[in-house]
Amino acid sequence: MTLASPPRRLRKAERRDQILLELRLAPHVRVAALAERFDVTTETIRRDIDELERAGLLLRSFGGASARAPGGYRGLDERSRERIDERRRIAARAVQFVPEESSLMVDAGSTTIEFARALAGSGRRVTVVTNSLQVATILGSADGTRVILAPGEYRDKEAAVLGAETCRFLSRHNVDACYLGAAGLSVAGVTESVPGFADVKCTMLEHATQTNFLIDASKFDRTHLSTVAEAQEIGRLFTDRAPPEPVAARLASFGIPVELPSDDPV
Amino acid sequence: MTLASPPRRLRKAERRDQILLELRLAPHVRVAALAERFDVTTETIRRDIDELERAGLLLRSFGGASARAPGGYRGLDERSRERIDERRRIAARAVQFVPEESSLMVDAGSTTIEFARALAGSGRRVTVVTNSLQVATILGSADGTRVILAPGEYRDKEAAVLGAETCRFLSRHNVDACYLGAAGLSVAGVTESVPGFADVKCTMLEHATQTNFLIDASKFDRTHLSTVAEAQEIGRLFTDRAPPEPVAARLASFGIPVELPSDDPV
DNA sequence: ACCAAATTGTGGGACTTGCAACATTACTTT
DNA sequence: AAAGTAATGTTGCAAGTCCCACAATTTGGT
Repeated sequence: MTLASPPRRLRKAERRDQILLELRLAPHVRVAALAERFDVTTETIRRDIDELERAGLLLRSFGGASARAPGGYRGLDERSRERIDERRRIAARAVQFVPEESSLMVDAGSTTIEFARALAGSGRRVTVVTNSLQVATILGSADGTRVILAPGEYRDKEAAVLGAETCRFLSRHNVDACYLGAAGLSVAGVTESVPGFADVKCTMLEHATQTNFLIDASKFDRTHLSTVAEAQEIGRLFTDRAPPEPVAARLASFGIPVELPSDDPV
Repeated sequence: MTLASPPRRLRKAERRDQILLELRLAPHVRVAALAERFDVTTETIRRDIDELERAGLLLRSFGGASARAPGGYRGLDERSRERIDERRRIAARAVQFVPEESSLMVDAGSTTIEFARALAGSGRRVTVVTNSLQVATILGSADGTRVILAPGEYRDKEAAVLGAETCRFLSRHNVDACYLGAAGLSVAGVTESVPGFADVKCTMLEHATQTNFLIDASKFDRTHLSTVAEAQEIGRLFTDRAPPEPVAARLASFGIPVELPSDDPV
């Protein structure tokens, strides 16, 4: 043989792509349905799914396959599951601060997705401006909620848009409050690793009367490339644990309220 | 009795909520796993899932249930009986007309979703402007494809945005070609039932050099509320069967090319 | 406490899926 | 063209699932 590199058969790769494409629209596909669609045996589909699962591109289930958690969380499934519980409690707390008939901006992120879910479940009638496709679809299915999606360059990894068009659009809107996530909270303030998303957050901050951050404890003492907001620019912080000392003191010096989850079970 | 209101059993509702909660974390849950977790029979879980599906809160699948797909997208199973084959062949034909390095506008609809799917599979490097979240997510996963999402009011049913903002944004862009679906094609031209979507299509038409329509034969001789384009405004028509006589003659009189699927099986 | 209705459990037959070993076909390489 | 390898199809069986009808249980109202 020439090399250890395995030659690729077109058919197989094509099928594989189509399966993944289908899973972008539907959360679950059945082996039998795929077999019928491609006119191959269920065994072939099973082998495809096996392979794709080994590559970490989907999840097997009895009789079919399901999409990985869409958009944001790429981390280990177990870990993000644990965090979700904390995020949900943070989100539940934050929703209590959202008045009826108010207008919000919500950015993209795993915590803000939980916020969107909690908000959708609360039944509040609000108008939400967002750059996150997931936030839009979640809140879009809630009755009485108006969702305005921002334009921009689509980023597949986060299922969100960003860029100059995004910021320009957001600049033309003004809302009562914004609810933002972040990758890091430290004495340097709120920071973000992807500059494009930092720009979006900054723009939202500038056009919201109240500025809320939803940041779980795993982000404490982490500083990333782009600064979103310095400590004094934080309007209110929703988190699941009191920040560590250098940060807590700095927040307190500016009189920034820190809201922890209520003790009520969900 | 006090009222005709049916009394609610706590147990059942609680289980139901837990199932939906679980479905937020994982895209798919199994009947057997749920039965074990709640210590009930699989039959009970099955009945719960049946009920939840009737309420439109989740989708059944063999052996379990999966989260509801956004945008009213129907999975392979239910879709397989419909005109999906025709749409796919139309889409495959249309993709052959897309040159490398070109810029496109694509609107929302079941046929244009298939077009996006075929385009993503073709590996062409293109820039796509769209108001459809599904088109964006499909093409966003394709290497070398740049996706620009338009802003606007989010419509959950179609998983797309529309409105004045959408059209204003589209008006600021100019592309080589647009690929549009439609609800009807008759002697009145191309028509659409939802005015908001008709506006979006019109705007795309105005800002594209080439104007392509993807319309399957089931839309022939159907006229809806809003006119998108009169016959002479159609640049090229992709369909799966020759249009019926009054329409065909009118198209021919303007010299409009009608492309049918190639005979090659995909 | 009683009754009626709703909920849940049980069992069996039909169907679907998963798995593995083996046969067949398709594609590459020399 | 022949050989070799990857991909796919076939078959049989074990296990899982679905659905139905009916029984047992729980719940809510009087």
